[in-house]
Amino acid sequence: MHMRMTSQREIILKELQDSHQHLTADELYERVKKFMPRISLATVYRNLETLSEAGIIGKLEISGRQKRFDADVHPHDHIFCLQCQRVDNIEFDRNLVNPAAVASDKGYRITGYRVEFKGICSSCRNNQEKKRDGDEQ
Amino acid sequence: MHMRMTSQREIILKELQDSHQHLTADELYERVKKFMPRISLATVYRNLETLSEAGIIGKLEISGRQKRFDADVHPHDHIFCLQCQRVDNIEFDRNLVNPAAVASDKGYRITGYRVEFKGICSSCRNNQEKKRDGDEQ
DNA sequence: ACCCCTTATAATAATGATTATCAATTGTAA
DNA sequence: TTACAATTGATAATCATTATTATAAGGGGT
Ligand SMILES: [Mn+2]
Ligand SMILES: [Mn+2]
Ligand SMILES: [Zn+2]
Ligand SMILES: [Zn+2]
Repeated sequence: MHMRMTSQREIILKELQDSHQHLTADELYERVKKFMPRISLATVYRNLETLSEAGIIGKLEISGRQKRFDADVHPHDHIFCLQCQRVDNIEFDRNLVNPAAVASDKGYRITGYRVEFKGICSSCRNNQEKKRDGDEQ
Repeated sequence: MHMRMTSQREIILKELQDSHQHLTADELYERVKKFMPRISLATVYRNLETLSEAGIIGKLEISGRQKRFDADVHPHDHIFCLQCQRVDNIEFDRNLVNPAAVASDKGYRITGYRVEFKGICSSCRNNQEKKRDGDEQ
């Protein structure tokens, strides 16, 4: 249950927190290398796993793509852009979902759930419009 | 938009339909081999992709695990067992989620969403209980 | 039946993300 | 300071999936 806060671990955590984004392991690896040029990608993966197991960070497993990590551990949901892959938090009232109401179904004991939205982010939409305007000339 | 219904494609589709399960590509491969011993795993993957693009079957991308395929294409949600990996349909009233209500958020144009429950299925719970009873002796 | 063209197949290589291995290093506590 | 456990960096291995490619069907039109 306990865990040592190594310098690698600390920098990885701090970079994730400061980013205010949902980063992948290799994105974090690139950032952390600026401070620790000799760090290994495996160390980044290992520590992200350790941190998420300890509940210090969250691990996002979005439909068929790379894992992303989240410094914000309070229960919340996400939306991802089908075009640029970015992942953002989304305001969704989780009280609307009542696990107890579906619990009897198939005899499962439900331990959690998540709501995953997908769509096109504003910057990708802007790019599309620019492109379309250009084509019309 | 059109597509030929080859014998491989037909058997893969029929096996998925008859299974009444959410099978993975390699599970289907094992089943289809009984009828077509020379079929290639790549053919199974290729056809599942083609069929799902044509909207004839659904593709389920569950949190960080193998893709599963679904002969039932009507919009519905799923629950998976953390222990044995099985995936079942779940009764969840999708009217409770209103994409328009969260659409303004971050400027996304939302094109879809899914609700993913996780838990322990009844047979895995029974196994746990049996095991616990045994330990108490 | 034959030719042509497109699509699909089987076999296999390649890819990408993640995890495993392991010898070397570091931290901690007696 | 020694002794042990935890961690690291480097790299190999794994797993699911996709790409490649030479070969084989499918289906008109003749
Ligand atoms: Mn988040
Ligand atoms: Mn289903
Ligand atoms: Zn985007
Ligand atoms: Zn189970």
